[in-house]
Amino acid sequence: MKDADTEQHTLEEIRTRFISVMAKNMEVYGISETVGRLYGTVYFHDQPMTLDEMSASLCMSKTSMSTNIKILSEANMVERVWQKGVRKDLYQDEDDWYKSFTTVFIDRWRSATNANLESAEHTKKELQAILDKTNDSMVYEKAATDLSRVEKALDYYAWLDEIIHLFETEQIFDYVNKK
Amino acid sequence: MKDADTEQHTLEEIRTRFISVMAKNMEVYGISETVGRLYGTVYFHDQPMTLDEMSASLCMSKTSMSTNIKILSEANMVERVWQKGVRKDLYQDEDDWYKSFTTVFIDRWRSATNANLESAEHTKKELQAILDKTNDSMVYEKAATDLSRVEKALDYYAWLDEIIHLFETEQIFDYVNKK
DNA sequence: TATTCCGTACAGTATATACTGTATGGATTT
DNA sequence: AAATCCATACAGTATATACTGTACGGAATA
Repeated sequence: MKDADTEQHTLEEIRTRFISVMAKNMEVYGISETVGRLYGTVYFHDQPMTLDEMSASLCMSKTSMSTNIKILSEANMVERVWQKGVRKDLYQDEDDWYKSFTTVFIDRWRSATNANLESAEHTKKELQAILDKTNDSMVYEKAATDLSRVEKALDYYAWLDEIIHLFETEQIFDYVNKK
Repeated sequence: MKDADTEQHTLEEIRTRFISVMAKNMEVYGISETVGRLYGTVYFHDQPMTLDEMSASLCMSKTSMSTNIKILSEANMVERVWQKGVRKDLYQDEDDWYKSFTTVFIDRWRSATNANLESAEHTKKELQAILDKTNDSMVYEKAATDLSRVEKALDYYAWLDEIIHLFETEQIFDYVNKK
């Protein structure tokens, strides 16, 4: 049988390893490993954490903690909480991971897809204008093929738009239930 | 009325602008802007392209074209094609964007989620082992709370797994039709 | 077989990103 | 009002990524 100190140490190791995997895979969300590790640290901490505690826990500068926690905060993955008598900022993890998924991830897709849609619509109009005006058959042909390519993109973006909508409206949970 | 040369030039500009937006937003797929721009170039090119043509078109080194086209190729966004009498490698865009979406994007999530699931399962077992063995109440409590956190993660990963499955099996198209 | 041509491995360089330490302004306490 | 404490802006440094040019091995041609 191990003694309590060794066990405590083992627990720490287990945590650290789990957090590392977690953090590494957060890159698919567009979240850097360091930021991911910070999230894991906060997630596994029993109480809300101060910047100094994060700094000590990760052996990284307080400045880094400040910038990284801001990223997590804007992604709604952590929230600042208040405790009486505590002057330092305190952060704890946002516990609805499904909600976080949307804010972190879907929001990114939303803005990208909107930009693409807008660009495609605009390009479509420009090409149609050329088709209307030109007398040159070569130009006409080029514009026509380009237009078909842009329209294909538009169709795809529209599909993506609907997918994103599925998550934004939480309709997705009708198809795949929260666990 | 513009003359044909000016119109051609305008067409070029329109293309370039559209491709730029496209490329920039491809970063949500985890594809760099340069690689995205290369894809756009190939997509809008009327014939399959050689590395030299890409190099000339983007004013970038052939080495870059080689590495970047490899990325696109592995993501199934372009394919190498053969033409009689042509010694150079020829690449053209993969026209099923919905399929590409899966290979580029969902595959990334698949491996990340699998890694997370595996890690969580493994951690769960380790913690349960400690719970079984320990005589220290402090250790027991810590392990128990960590376990509940890991289990929460497991639930979430299971949900993600189902989402990914939806795309892999193309069942998603029952809910959101291809355009 | 000798020559040419092609794609890419590799090493070096430039650019971008991540991280740190110091400085500062604002808030709280004394 | 003075002193203390806190988060963060900013500038500088280190690391990682992206890009280029050269060199080379293999395939096609002569």
